[in-house]
Amino acid sequence: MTTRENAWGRWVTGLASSIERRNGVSLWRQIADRILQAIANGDFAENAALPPEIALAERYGVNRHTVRSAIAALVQEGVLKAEQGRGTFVLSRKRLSYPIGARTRFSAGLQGQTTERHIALLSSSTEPASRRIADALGIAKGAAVIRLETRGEADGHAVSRATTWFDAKRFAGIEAAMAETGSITTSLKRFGINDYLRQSTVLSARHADADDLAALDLQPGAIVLVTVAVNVTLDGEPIQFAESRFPAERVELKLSAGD
Amino acid sequence: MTTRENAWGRWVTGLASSIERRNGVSLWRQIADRILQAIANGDFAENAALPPEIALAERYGVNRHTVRSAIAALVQEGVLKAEQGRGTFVLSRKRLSYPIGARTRFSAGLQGQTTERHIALLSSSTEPASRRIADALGIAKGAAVIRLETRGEADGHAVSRATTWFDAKRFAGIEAAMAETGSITTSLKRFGINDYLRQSTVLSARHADADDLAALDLQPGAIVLVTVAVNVTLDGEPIQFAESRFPAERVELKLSAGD
DNA sequence: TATAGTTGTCTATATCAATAGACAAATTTT
DNA sequence: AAAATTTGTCTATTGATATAGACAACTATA
Repeated sequence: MTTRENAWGRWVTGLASSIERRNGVSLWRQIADRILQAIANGDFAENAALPPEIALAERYGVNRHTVRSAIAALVQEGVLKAEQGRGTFVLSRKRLSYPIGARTRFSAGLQGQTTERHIALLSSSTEPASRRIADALGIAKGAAVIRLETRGEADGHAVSRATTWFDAKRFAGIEAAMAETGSITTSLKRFGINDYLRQSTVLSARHADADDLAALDLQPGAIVLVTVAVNVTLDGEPIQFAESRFPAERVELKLSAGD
Repeated sequence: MTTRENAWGRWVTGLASSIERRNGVSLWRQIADRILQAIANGDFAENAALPPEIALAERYGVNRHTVRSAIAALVQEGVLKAEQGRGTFVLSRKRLSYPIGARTRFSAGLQGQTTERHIALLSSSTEPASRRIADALGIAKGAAVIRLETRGEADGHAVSRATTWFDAKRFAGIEAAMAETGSITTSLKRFGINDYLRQSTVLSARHADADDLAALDLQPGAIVLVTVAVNVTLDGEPIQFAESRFPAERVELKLSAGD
């Protein structure tokens, strides 16, 4: 932690801070990240004005134009709105908090936080199972698996992008059911699976790739949270292997204690 | 997902791919990320040679010198080793898998994966509680809290960087105990707390800031996984508020099902 | 011992990122 | 109405990023 003002009664963020140069990440992107973070953190109320550009430039130790680049990116992203002569204002404040645990479901997860939510099936295909997927699903490497590319949406915003694999023999035609119902849980019921659990979840993070950028409507350079999960029946039979990507700037994952 | 070769029997990664330009993230940093990802994914065995620079340049659609910049960063990071005339080789392959759940502890978490592990106390201070911390700890805003800056280490590598807050009244002197024992669990026992649970954990991700870069020995532009957690006694009394940062390239978080 | 393949170094050039300063345009405050 | 504040636009300059090509240095193999 850099030496910071910490006199009693002073303003304390509780978060570390400072900007790095010649890193491979441009200053304006770093500052955009920081502003997003501050907004998600509640440092600025909704509809509140950001500090003026000159003040931000001073705070981050950069030129005003650099701050302007950061703001321009966030304006294009729909997070901020700049008005000449008045100031720059916060449009959307909160990150969605996405529960994750043994009984994680997409729709159940966001209850109360959003009004509309569903999963869109982007594409489907059949392919041979890689080692990784075969092991997870307990089938032979090279056996046919159905691959679904989906996007989760809430209130018109894309909040997740997932790639899911099923054993093609056991779940033949699940892509049609998925396209029809828009729900994996409902689709699985057609195959006699009324309940399932998340056996394991592994979390990581990385820069979003081109496909995720497009599907999630992100600015290049954005970070995605990645979960790799195996779902199993109550008997422990693996049924689904999935890699989901969440935009870190819009979504946080909340671990539910017991569930 | 971009249109990709998917003929039966062909090589299929199961992961998306492609490089974005003028994003705020330099090409060499993106490529370094991708190579790290591929290594963590097991695409390259330990000690195996990477494809030659020209092949990588072609695969990613960039100049050979750009690939060289990415490799140079990974060499400095200790992930790769380049040998003139021979090739570039993978040194460390695996990411640590860090269990996280109701009973997450630092040392218990990495059992079996590493030989040596401990927490180093970097600094401590007393400050007034911000709204966020006060709410989490159930104390008044502005009340004194003890703040600990720590670094988790395993096998000589920094694997986590945390900022922890305790109620200063209830846990006066905990920084001394922490410095002495090198363990939060042990320190808490001195205050009569023999067991505690993780009440909530919220996960997010962002670019590492300057302090985390230094403490975790990361290259600028690296991504950190962030967990914000509240620990409570078995009676539900909140005792600890913590924000931990994990280098995404070295650590993944594994959700333990029941625990 | 050649030859091919690979990493290392150098020069040159074009574009992006960042700084600097000046001033216009719009809004709010005095 | 005037002044102060704030965002918007323009020009100019510097350094980092990326491309391009040539060749040296080193290793492994035919």
